[in-house]
Amino acid sequence: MTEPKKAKGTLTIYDVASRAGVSIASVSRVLNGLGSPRAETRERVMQAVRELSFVPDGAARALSNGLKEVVGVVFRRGGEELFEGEDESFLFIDVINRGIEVGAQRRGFDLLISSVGFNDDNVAARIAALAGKADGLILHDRMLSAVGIARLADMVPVVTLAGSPTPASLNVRCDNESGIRALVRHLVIDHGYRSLGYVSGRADSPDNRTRSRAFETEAVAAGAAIDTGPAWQGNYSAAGGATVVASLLDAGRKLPRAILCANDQTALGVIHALAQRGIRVPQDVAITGFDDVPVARHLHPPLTTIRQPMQELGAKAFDILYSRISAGGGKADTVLPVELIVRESCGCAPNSKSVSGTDLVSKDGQRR
Amino acid sequence: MTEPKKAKGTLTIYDVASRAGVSIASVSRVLNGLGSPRAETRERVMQAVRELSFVPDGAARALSNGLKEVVGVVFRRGGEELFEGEDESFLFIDVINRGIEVGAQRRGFDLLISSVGFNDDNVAARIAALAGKADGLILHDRMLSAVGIARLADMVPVVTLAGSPTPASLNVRCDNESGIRALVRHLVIDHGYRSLGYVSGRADSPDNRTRSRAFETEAVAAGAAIDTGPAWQGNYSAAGGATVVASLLDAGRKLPRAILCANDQTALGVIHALAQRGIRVPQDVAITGFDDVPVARHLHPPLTTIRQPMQELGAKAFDILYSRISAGGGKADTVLPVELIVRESCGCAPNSKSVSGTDLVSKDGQRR
DNA sequence: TAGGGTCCTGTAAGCGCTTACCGGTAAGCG
DNA sequence: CGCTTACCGGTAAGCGCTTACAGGACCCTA
Repeated sequence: MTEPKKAKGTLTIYDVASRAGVSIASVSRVLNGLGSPRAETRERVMQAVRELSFVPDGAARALSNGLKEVVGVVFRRGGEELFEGEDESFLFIDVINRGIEVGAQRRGFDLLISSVGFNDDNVAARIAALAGKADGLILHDRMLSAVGIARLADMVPVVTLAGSPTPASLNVRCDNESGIRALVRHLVIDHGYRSLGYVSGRADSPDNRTRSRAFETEAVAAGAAIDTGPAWQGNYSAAGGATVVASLLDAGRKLPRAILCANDQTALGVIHALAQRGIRVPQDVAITGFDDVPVARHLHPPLTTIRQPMQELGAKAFDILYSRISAGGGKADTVLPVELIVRESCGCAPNSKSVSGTDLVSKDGQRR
Repeated sequence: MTEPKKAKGTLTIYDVASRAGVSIASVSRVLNGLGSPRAETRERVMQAVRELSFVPDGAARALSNGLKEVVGVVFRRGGEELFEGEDESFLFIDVINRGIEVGAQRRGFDLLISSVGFNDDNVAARIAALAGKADGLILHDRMLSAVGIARLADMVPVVTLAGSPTPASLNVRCDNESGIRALVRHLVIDHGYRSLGYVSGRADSPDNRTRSRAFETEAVAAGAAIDTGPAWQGNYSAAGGATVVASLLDAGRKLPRAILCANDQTALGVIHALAQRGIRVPQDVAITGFDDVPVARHLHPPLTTIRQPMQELGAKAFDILYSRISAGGGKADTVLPVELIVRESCGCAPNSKSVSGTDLVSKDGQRR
């Protein structure tokens, strides 16, 4: 209708300027709302922009003002053998990413995502390449060794999720300790169980180490007997949880009265394995999870677990990264409160809506 | 240990060059594997790069050679009222994105993602901003009107998913027609059901329109009676499916012998609603889904459905976008084959592994 | 009416990288 | 031994945008 459409030679700010009969500086100012252009100038520029469908080039902009408005997010994608329902873990990561995005959009940033397979070799190189395209990086759990992170962190701002801060990188995590503590107290004090077990997660996960340690400390403090050892090593998966139960039982070991699982998926596998052996939950053995994934409430019995504010975790991670990017500051280690969600797998009655206040350690103890 | 670390003044190719004692052009060549630098030159550059932990700036690179190596991906995030399990839809999108990423990584591209809420207002502006940061865009279903897409498409290469091509944009979708056809034939010919119904998806979804039309055409061709009308309007959600069944029943209508659902989630709601009324699946009414989401096989009864190659869809979308970006070509409308997955909700026996070949229309008919 | 402010707007200098182009050196050949 | 050819490597010109700086127009005051 109008022009025969530019010969694909990329529309630039010069095209807009000449069409509007002003200089490129004016176009730039109008587009960025700087200075105080005359109403007429602004109008002419806007009109030219509209007519041309002009969108400023992000790369040029980034180069010019040293800000790409992009954060890189790196995570591991499942891979290997997918136990049924293992795909849940996608969701977990996805929810966090959604949170990051929410934070990012508030500042006009976008997410540049890159997943890494478990057996990809050039991980460090891939991450470095991503770093070049972003203002900062957010790394999900278990992406890089501590030295890897440290090295990365001095080329670009880095925030890790559920890890631990290094001299140069920041970290955001949930309050695992309080969560485990609330769980143990609920089981020992409220229910009176005297023996506990903990099906652990991947040995190389900081989250797991913290949970495991908190379990031992708190159980002992509460006066409960604990069952531990290599037989209790799971790997955050349902298959891992099932295996632990099976091998424990096959070895003729007596199960403790209550079993805490490193996460909900593990609990799912444990409950499944228990059901196969005819062991009732919670009548014979009480089970608890960690995470409160969406399906947790639909299990049989509904799972008592710890809810982590995952979306908030993501948003917080962005905020911290952002402050590091813009001001250079940023809190080194941020801990978010968790919440005890009591359902039935611990032995509570179906509709016991509330639970004695003292148990909601994290909820009441860390309200901001 | 080594240097006191540059004063944060961004490391550039000049720093590398001077440290290696060569020119910036040489550094660039080494880094990009162009020309044929002397072994010694290459080595010195690499060493300097290593010592400095240098990563070239993506923006500068993009600006210089006109390629950002970034594709923008836009999708709607749930929002509103989340029916239980509705979060599944995350997964759906996520799997496609994973596919896009796989394709992208082969070319050294990364994904710049941006989700849009259902009630965000400035959608077009947000997408335009994203366009400025990417070489091309992939839009998930129902992101923009046809004119919106057309307008966008003449600023940047655009590929839509499950939509329809416009003069300027490309599209990739699954073979809905064949899927519905296989389903209808299986129900009518193999099972002998004479009356069918179709719980539709969102009215504004091209996928849904195609499925709906294919349903009517094929059912009539197979000689079955079909039940249609506004009462059958679902919206791709479990809640929608449940509502359709409930209102149909409340109105005293007799249900057809078999009901096809616009997607698996809808089927989930339908089965749920049916169970509440004491109607048995598949004995009283046979149900089928579409998509084959992971939980489909775990429903009661396991859901007969159509599997869409979602990851492949994503990968294909990237490939097409890439060819448009690099060569300007690209197939306008790409159709991927689907596969009939027979389980029990259609009335088949639990372990009937295989099904007569002629039903797997898409599988056998479109093998590449 | 001239001097001094105020506002706007235009000119031009980069941001960090790629690459065309050209000069210098070494190797090949007669 | 001198000239051609090949091969490397350096210089410099942008890529599209932001922004410091300076110039012009206009208004106010004396």
